[in-house]
Amino acid sequence: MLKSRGAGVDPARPVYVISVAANIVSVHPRTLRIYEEEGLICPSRTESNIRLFSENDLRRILWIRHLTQDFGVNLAGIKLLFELEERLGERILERLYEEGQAKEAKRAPQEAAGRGRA
Amino acid sequence: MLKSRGAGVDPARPVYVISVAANIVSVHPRTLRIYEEEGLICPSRTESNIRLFSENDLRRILWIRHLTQDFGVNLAGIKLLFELEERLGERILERLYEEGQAKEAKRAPQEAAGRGRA
DNA sequence: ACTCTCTTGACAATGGTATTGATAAGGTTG
DNA sequence: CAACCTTATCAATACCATTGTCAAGAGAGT
Repeated sequence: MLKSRGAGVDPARPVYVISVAANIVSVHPRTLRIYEEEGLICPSRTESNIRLFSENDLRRILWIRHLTQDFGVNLAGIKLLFELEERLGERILERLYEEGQAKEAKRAPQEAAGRGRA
Repeated sequence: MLKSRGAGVDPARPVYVISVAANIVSVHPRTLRIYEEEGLICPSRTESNIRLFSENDLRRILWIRHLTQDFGVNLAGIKLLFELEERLGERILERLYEEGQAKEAKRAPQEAAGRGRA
């Protein structure tokens, strides 16, 4: 039984291994590992140390991509933005979100089977 | 008569040519021109098209340097931060300012003669 | 057992960025 | 006149982001 992405899934639940996550968000797995090293994302780990990404993780990654690809912001800049966002409480991303929405509407996310390890 | 920097000068008044400004903030003139091209700063111009920097301009440049050198943020990131700051109304820079103060206190600004064209 | 995929660590190629420096030609200032 | 301003162009250098590869070990599924 294929588990379609997002259908009734708890967005905070870590369900995707790195290859699946990378495929969903169209980012190289190596890049995801670097994002983690740089402290931009923090996926969960299984007992055997395998990364599991949640929907929230993927959303965050798409944000990072949006900032890097569309705005040209580097990773240090994104990190600072995220830190400021936490301090200011969601205000920053709300503002960018309104702009990002218009652009995200153009490219709908693709459905992909999740390799769940629930 | 030497005009000491900042002593009773209107911080919005454009008084420094680019070589002087570059010297005060310890930034290469070429770099200042690029900052302007990238839309990060907007120094005034004389009728003969010469750039004149104000104290506010210099302050802003020091902010840019702080973000690039200490945080590693690139210019696109800084531009985005400035834009967000305008939208959110000074909240962002206030937060960074508190941190930046601690670091700025270490390196006191140097006195330099202003090449005024008042 | 076998195969595939995960992990970390390391290295590398490629294209882009930021800074500095230089040159040329023309204009401005004192 | 000399110095400095302008724009435009080119280049060197170091760094960054992404992708790709390899090695060795571990985990997961058949």
